[in-house]
Amino acid sequence: MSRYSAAEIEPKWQQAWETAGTFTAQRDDAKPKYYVLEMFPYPSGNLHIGHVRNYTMGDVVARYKLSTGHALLHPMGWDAFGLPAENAAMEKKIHPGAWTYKNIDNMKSQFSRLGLSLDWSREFATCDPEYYGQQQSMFIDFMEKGLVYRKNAVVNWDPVDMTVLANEQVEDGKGWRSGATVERRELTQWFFRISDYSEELLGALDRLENWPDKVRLMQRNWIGKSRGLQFAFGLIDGPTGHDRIEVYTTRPDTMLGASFVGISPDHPLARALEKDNADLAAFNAECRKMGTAEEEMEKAEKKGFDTGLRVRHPFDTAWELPVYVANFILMDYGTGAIFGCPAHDARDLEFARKYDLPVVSTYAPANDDGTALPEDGGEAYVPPKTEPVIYVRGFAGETEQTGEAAIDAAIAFCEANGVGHGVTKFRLRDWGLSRQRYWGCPIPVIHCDTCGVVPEKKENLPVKLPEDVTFDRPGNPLNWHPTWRDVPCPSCGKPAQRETDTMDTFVDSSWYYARFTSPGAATPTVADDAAYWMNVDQYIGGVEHAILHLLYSRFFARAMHACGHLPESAVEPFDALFTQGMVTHEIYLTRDENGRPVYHLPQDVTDGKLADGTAVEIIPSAKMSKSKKNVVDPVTIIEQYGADTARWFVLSDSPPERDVEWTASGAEAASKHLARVWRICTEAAEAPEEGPKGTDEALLRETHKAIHDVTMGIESFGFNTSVARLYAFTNTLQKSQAGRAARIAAAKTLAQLMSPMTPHLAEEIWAHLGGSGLIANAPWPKADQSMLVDDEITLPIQVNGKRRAEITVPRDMPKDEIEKLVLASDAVKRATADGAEVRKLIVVPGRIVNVVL
RNA sequence: GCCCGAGUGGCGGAAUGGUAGACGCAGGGGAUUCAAAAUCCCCCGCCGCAAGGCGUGCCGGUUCGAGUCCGGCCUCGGGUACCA
Repeated sequence: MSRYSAAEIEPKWQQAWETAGTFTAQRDDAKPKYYVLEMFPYPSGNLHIGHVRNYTMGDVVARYKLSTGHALLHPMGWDAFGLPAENAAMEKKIHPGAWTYKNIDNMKSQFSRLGLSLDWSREFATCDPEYYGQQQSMFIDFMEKGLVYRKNAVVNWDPVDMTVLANEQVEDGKGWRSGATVERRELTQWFFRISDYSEELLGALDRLENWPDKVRLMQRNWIGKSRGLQFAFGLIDGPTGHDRIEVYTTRPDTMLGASFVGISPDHPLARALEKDNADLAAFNAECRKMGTAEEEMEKAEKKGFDTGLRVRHPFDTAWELPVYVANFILMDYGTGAIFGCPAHDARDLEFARKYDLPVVSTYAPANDDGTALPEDGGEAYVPPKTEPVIYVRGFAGETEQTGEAAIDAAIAFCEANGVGHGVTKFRLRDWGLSRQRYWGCPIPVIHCDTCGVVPEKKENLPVKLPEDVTFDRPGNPLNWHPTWRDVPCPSCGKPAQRETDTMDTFVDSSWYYARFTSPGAATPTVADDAAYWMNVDQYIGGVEHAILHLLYSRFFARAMHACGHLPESAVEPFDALFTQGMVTHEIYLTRDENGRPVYHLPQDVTDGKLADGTAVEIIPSAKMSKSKKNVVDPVTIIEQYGADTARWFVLSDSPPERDVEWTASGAEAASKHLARVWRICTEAAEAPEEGPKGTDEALLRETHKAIHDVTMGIESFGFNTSVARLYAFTNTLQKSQAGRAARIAAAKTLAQLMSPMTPHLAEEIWAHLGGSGLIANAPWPKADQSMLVDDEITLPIQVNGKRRAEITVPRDMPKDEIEKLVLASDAVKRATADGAEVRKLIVVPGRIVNVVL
């Protein structure tokens, strides 16, 4: 074959790997194991280019680790429960399961064309009853360990569709389908006690050295450990049963700056008061119309309602403060009540100015720079807690001290004087896992009038979702299925009802990595296999999962360990994490008659217009998402150029951790380059027996430098720099005059170095040049350190930090000789021609020389 | 709002505090060809005839030396607990 034809060679090598079982995971105690995992995809129907990027990166790591002598586990599955399937069911009258499995089929065939080193024998979907049945079994174990409980929590309620909405389904406070104003509604829901592990999950972050710092920082902030004071304000003439308001504050040092007390509209006191106060009831009702999203809450205009009640300041019973119900205080946080200190909190200041409440600084900058104080119309003064400030209204500790010291002193003072006590709190809340939806893992419990909440017997698992459901009305079909709910109580046998809530899909994705170690087993995991394969050595996925998915997985692994499903060593399931950037794209939309957006696929938009000539609005690049339709289809690229080109293309140019804006140009260039590599490598076999003197040696040195650089790039996730280095090495090989044997050797090494990225082309070159066996199994080349250093180096000469010249010297030339050469150089002579003196001469060996005048 | 990132030629980007722009794309010029495709060679940050000057989002600082470190901003992206 003279021309490189992806269409011919790619299926051939994919078949060869499959026949040889190259990527079938095999335990081998003689080898170190390596478990590489990319976050499994939601089966939306089509691979998009972001998937190609993600899975190609994982594949590079996997193939590289296989070549370096590891027993490899590289599995794939499907995160298959979730909302889009139910939306499809409503829109297209297709069962969510049928839709999902059809999508899986389609995506799997797209996957197979990419030539990924996946062990498909371990594949599963989270919607397989075999998988979710094991999940139900663990849920029951968690119940027994006290890791699960029920409590009331608020949801977004669509009063027209009579259904619960996801935050994403609420647009500007309205239900996305009905357009009705969304209300908050309380439901009894299931929770995991993740907050019991707050301290543990926080502390263990320090040991995750191979995780990105930014992810650890985000998790640390999310868990949000704080030390503060919990104390009570005495309530004057409150309703029966309400004589005090408990508040929690992280800034007890500002207690003398208190200006009001705020309580949540859902606070028991607010609920008690609204019974006799129609205006307050109306205000609270208005607050409850807000969605449940934190973002919405924080951005909304701060509003309060003066209850007319007063509380006494604990330091001075003559000092009274007003009590407001405020829309920005959540019942779920702390005690559902705060004291406002407007001088040192932007939100409280906004509130105080709106309701004309006092603003009193408790501390001021140590160095008065003339900035207006909050009481004089300035901004709230909120310096870092580590910065010393002057306490103008302090009551504990030094006059000048840091916030940290003042907080400690304030807590000690308050405790000594019987005003509350110091408490450590966490921002992390328990994990609400109930979903009022069909397409999820059923929660395996039964509600019995006599016995209460009873877990299903394990021998009856899985509790399967009924197939015969329809989606012609909104809400959860499990609620109105004629027979599914009705079961005898597992405990007393009397008629009872199944729980109709299903589990959050984050539960499904919190343990799939463990299931991959023994996917067919009759228990969630098998101790032996889990011990061998866990942990995931390299986990790869989008940074958008930095908090929730990764934190939930860390909790789940601990809970599984508590129930004997994972060894202690696997409580941190991901040894190393890499968060790749997203592939972004512009969003195209038009508006319907109600002004609501209608999104369009990139392939339907040409020059800013639809086929019928309608102009589209263009929103700048954002994360590709199915709902916004800004997705790019990689199949057309594979069909036109082949998988290797698609793979090469997504690895080139952009650094893996950075977002990349997809543009169609460039695939052509990648394709040309691969054809060129093929040509250069095959031509090596036709080179003259011997080249000019020294050319073999020179090529060998370049080969070893390439091995070193490309390997470093792969190991540090610098795939784009590895690719750049491979371009350079290809150029070197092309220009080399070396003899046949040397060129063949270099070409084979080039093929090996490219094999994790363009595996089909690499196999073809390897076979053509007489390599033995599959290149996938060939041991990774090793760089000879002695080949990496040159005898001569070039040193730039700077004058006052600006480069003026350079000199080439032997690598080991002593410093004083370099100095002599530099001082004698034309550049320095020119610079000192006006009589300037050399004040300093800095020689950084092997790096640079700086002449300071 | 709050938390976390990112910002370098026309474009994607490279650069342990040490020659800013490697490598590639696009563009320009040339070779080959009857012509084209394919391929190969050369040029390519900005201003300037040149000498030289200016340049890594903006302002300031540390340093012999800053894209890189520190402080303050701006813009864009992610997360914000029911999208996955």
